[in-house]
Amino acid sequence: MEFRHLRYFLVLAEELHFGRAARRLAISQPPLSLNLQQLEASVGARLLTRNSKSVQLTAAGLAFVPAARALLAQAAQAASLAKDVGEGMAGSLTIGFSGTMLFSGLPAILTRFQAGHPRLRLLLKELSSSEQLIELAQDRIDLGFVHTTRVPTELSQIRVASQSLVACLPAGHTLAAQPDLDLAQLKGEPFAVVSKAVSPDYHERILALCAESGLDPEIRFELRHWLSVVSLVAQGMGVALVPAGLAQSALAGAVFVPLQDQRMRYETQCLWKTSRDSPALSAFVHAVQATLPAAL
Amino acid sequence: MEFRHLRYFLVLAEELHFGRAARRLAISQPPLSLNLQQLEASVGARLLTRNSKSVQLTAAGLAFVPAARALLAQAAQAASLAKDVGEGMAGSLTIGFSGTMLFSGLPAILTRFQAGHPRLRLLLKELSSSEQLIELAQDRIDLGFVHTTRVPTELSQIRVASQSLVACLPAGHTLAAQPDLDLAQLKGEPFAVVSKAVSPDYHERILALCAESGLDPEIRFELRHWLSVVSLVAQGMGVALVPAGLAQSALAGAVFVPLQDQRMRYETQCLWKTSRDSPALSAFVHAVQATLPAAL
DNA sequence: CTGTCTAATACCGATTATCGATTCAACAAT
DNA sequence: ATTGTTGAATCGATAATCGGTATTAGACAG
Repeated sequence: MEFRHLRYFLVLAEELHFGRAARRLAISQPPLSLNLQQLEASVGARLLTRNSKSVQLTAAGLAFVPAARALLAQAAQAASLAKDVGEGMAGSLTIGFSGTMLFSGLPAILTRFQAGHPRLRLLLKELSSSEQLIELAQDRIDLGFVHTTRVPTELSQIRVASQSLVACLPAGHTLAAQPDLDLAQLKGEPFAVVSKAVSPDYHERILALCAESGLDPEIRFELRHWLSVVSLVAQGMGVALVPAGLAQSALAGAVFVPLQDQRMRYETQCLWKTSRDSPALSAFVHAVQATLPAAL
Repeated sequence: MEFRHLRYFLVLAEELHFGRAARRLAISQPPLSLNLQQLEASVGARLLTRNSKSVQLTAAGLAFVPAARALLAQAAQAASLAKDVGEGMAGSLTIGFSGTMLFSGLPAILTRFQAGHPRLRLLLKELSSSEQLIELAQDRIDLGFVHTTRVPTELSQIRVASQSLVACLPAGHTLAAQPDLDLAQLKGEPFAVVSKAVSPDYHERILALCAESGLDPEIRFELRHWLSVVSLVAQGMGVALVPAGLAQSALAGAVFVPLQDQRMRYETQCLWKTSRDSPALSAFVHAVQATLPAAL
């Protein structure tokens, strides 16, 4: 059975006349007769009763018409799907992200990209930066939004955000009304940080920054999520140094005050396996680059 | 796109090696390369990345694998369905029948046939004999079980049952205990018959039979269904002449007494359009003939 | 019985597929 | 570096297949 047979058969089933059908197919009548015979042989049933006066669909032919139509339609659809996947317009893309990305432009990137690629299914997985590195290596996510300085060489990266750190204080705190703060002013405050296991890299850098300012922070809380940090501060349990974007989290009871020392940046990288050949991936990377403010 | 391309592609997608795949396909390697190029051209996307060291599925290729599999499977299924329909082993058959056939062997015929043709869908429509003739003419039923003497010439027929008529009396009737009856004994009784509209042919013949026995029946009830006739008799409203098979209906309160005069037969024909070419139909007709008691 | 219409058959030419041989590229080993 | 090996692409020749023309066979109408 060949697709040609199906095309010929369907026209023939409409016309019920070999001459007319052949004309419509832009071939001559004898090959049409032959093709139908071949189709019937491969199917193992007569599809048309034909004598010199009339051509009629048999019961088998009648049953075969919708099947043939479906086959041709499905073939076209399969080709178009593969083409679209090849162009990154269909398929699926699994994206890892750390929770703070929800306040650092990820929603905007996603909605914008989805608008341009409506048939691409985006699967989002909230993961810590270190988890994302593992999943990237295992090809369990296509791309991740992480905060790390040590990027494995087999990964490509774009820096998508660079935020300053701000102090996060309870609303009633004596320093909450200040226009800005020096780190040293936080001496003696109980600190809340994201645990070393979740973000080892960052953990270290915060401590280094504090040490540099002559501050030996009392780390009383180690939490697994930035929003937990802010929530805890909002309830007056302590203070924290958090990425500026978290100010958007709008948790009642938390106040965000800029630091005078802006050297310490909280950076977000978009990472993916360089070797991974996925049109959807490159389309997404392209979209991410297009979304970047020029000033990075 | 050709089915050959799909077959080759699927093997290639399994082997990920042109030489091995070609060997499995019993062709040489160059045509396999060519065929894949053709497939890719018709799909409009690269399906495999290949260099001299490795062959890998692209995202498009990965998406195309299940589609190609489905196409091949569906083609095989379509062919097999058409073949089965061609052999009367699949498809559907619409059968008309008059209500009394439920007591004259139709259920037996159906269950027996269905057992041998499980994939054939039987659609049953209860219709009067005259309705069936119309539906047969319009090709709305494939075959009918009717009671008619006047069979149109374009229909073929088999006589599937010939029953005697019996008197149907209320259980309490004075004649109910008789071993048999003469028609004349029913003089003066209120008769229930099936209406002329439903079974004109039969209606006439009952009257003729009565007239011959010197009986001028008082027809008090004209009903649309034989079961209505028996029900009415069972409730003591009158008497009737009914096909012997109805004795099986087992309606409480009705008694069936044979007639001495057995000349009048109630016959059932199986009818179908001779011109209608349907393997399922001929299989069914064949089954009906096989079910017939030799003594008809 | 002839003329017309239609599908099947016979035969031929052109396109297309396949094969064997070769080439080209990427590694690995010396 | 150079050579050898492996695997896919390319080339040229041959074979299969497809479609075209001409013709045949069968059914009807006049």
